[in-house]
Amino acid sequence: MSVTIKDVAKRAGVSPSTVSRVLSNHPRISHATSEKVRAIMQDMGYHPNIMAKSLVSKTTQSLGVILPKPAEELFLNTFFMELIRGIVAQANRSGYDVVLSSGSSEQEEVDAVSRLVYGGRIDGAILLYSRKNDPVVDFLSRNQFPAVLVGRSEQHSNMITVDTDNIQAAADATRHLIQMGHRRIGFVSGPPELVVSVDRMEGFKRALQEAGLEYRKDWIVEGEFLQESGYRAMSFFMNLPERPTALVVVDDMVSFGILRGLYELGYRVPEDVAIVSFNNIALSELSTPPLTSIDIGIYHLGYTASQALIQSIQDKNKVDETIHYQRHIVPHRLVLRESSMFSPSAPMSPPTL
Amino acid sequence: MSVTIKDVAKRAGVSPSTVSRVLSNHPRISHATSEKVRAIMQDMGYHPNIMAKSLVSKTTQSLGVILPKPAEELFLNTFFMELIRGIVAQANRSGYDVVLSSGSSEQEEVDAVSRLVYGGRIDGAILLYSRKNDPVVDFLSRNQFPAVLVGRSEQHSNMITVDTDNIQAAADATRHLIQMGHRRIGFVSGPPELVVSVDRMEGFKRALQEAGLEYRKDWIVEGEFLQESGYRAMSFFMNLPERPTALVVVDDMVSFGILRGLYELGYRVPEDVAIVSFNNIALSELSTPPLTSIDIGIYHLGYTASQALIQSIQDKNKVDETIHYQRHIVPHRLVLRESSMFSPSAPMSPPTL
DNA sequence: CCTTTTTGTTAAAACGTTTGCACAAATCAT
DNA sequence: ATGATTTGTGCAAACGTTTTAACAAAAAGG
Repeated sequence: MSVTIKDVAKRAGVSPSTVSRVLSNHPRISHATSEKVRAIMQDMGYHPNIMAKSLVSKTTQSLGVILPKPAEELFLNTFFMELIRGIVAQANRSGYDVVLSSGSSEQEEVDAVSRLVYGGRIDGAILLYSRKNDPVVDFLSRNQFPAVLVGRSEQHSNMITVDTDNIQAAADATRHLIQMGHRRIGFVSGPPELVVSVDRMEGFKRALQEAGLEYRKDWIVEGEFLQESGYRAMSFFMNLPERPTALVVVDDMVSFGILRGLYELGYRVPEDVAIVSFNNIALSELSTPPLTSIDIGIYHLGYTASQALIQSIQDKNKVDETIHYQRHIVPHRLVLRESSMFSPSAPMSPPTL
Repeated sequence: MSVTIKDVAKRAGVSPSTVSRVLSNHPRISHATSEKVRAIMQDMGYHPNIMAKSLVSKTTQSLGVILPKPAEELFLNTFFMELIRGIVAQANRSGYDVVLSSGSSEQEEVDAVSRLVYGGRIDGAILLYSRKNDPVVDFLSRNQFPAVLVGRSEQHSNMITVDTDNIQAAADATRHLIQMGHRRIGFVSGPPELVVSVDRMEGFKRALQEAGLEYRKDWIVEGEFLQESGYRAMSFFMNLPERPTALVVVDDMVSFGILRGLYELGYRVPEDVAIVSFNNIALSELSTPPLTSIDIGIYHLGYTASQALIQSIQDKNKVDETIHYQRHIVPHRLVLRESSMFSPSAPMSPPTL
């Protein structure tokens, strides 16, 4: 059907091996033949058959990405899409394709991955999430298959990881509020079993201590990464006899819930309560008021994951001894918007101009 | 390295062909050998090599999905993610993998696709969008490569297409408002060069005429699929001497802009203006007030696209004569929420209980 | 000028499957 | 029983590459 390396060879009056070498820029090929063969390839519309190539080279030039199943939530959807775009962009740039896979149960997921891995369809894998005790992570780790985890997992310390420095990020967010003059700051956290929640809380704590402020356990609220959790947290804080003047919130969606609740109760943001949150999703600049948020560079996370994985694949082919365990940190940045643009008059000192 | 069909054959004391036939459930294989071979495969941990299989069968069991590049906008991101999930779910169920590709320029996109197609990495392709004169569509069509377009394109009528019946959907939305008692209804459209805008406008028009209401050109506003367009449209309508009591809006994001504008000017929704819009993104139920919106079943669109493509691939392998041109319509449904839950008192007749 | 090295090319094996053809054994008609 | 069919299995070619080893020709070294 389609034109093969042999067809080109015949037409050019050389052997198939020569054509193959032209393709791979073999040093010992004469300029003359190279040119000639290339011309003929062009002319005949030759395209190398990827399968044949993979078969012999035992490398597929493609990465597997394991899709998490639920992802019903808006934030997750945009998060994953952004991530995938980053992954694909970098992969393609390096000549890799990206194969998507998913399963509707954990078992199905493992089956799918093992088919990809054992069947030799992918050279490495990227996991977009990590549950506490993920059988897929387990499987990949057991097989010493090149893989990178986006977001930290404590499960297997011998895996390559791409992540945000959440402690640092939370500290940055908190410092910003302190700098604005806030002294009474609360924290709205996510599920305590997620590393991201724990880390962000830790960063919050550190920034407070570093500024000599009291870290009050009763100003910490835990919840989900959902609007409703924000709403509840807001009620909690507003019913306190002594209220914080600012909140650090673990996620933008949660902040939206807070914003809404405050609005309903007639409070103003940032005058009554200032807010800083995380993830800087596209919507954050559209809320009322726009949210100050830590941009964690989702696209960049994906991009870095791809890069690290490809690196690891190529290293593995070379030196088999040094298994590169790495932890990549993608830089974040604080994006200032209206929700934190207010300085409360500190009780002791007059407001500065 | 890994265990091949030959290893299994040797261990089982049969020929490789027999093992292969066991794998493919060949009818002429005895139950006894089948059992024995299967046991050994299990025991040795055999997994078929996909590349080798593809090479000889000339089929890769994978679909290509071409990612649009920009997709910066929130809605697009969630839209595409949903779509992709649908595509992958159905593909995996049918034993297909999904290969993602993208390019940062049109030329790169075509290159990437042609590599996938000519290199024999994919059996079919799904296009998630369609620009006016898309070179990728062109390429696929020229090569008679199995492909499906999500969303209509008039460019090549010989392509398989998966779409919403936007005319019908818009008519449904409009009828709902009419049924609620509205007689003065405006329409906020998208870019006139997009088929989706045109179709929804057509549906709107038909529903009006069918109800004997006047179709007023001066109550149509065109814009982008962005919040800002909604805001502008709102200003326009609110400054009219004679104002509509309800609006049909081409997209949820646009509705958000309208909602915001109305709120700023002190109008109430749905009491002053009722709103019905399209796409029912996750956020629609979270806005103030929640939006009545046409759910177009994005996941389902992806799901259907996969299905149609796989069908077409398999048909192509069988009967080469009948090129199945198809147009698949995915059902939509009106999701009722607060933004349309108000009946204006009609000027002539008293409100009914 | 003869040996050694370098340069350019090729033949053939290998990668792990599938499948058409052949063929023996078993089963079926008559 | 004997020919016709069916059933179960194996041989070998094919899929389109890459790559090792071999080798002739050309260039270099003395």
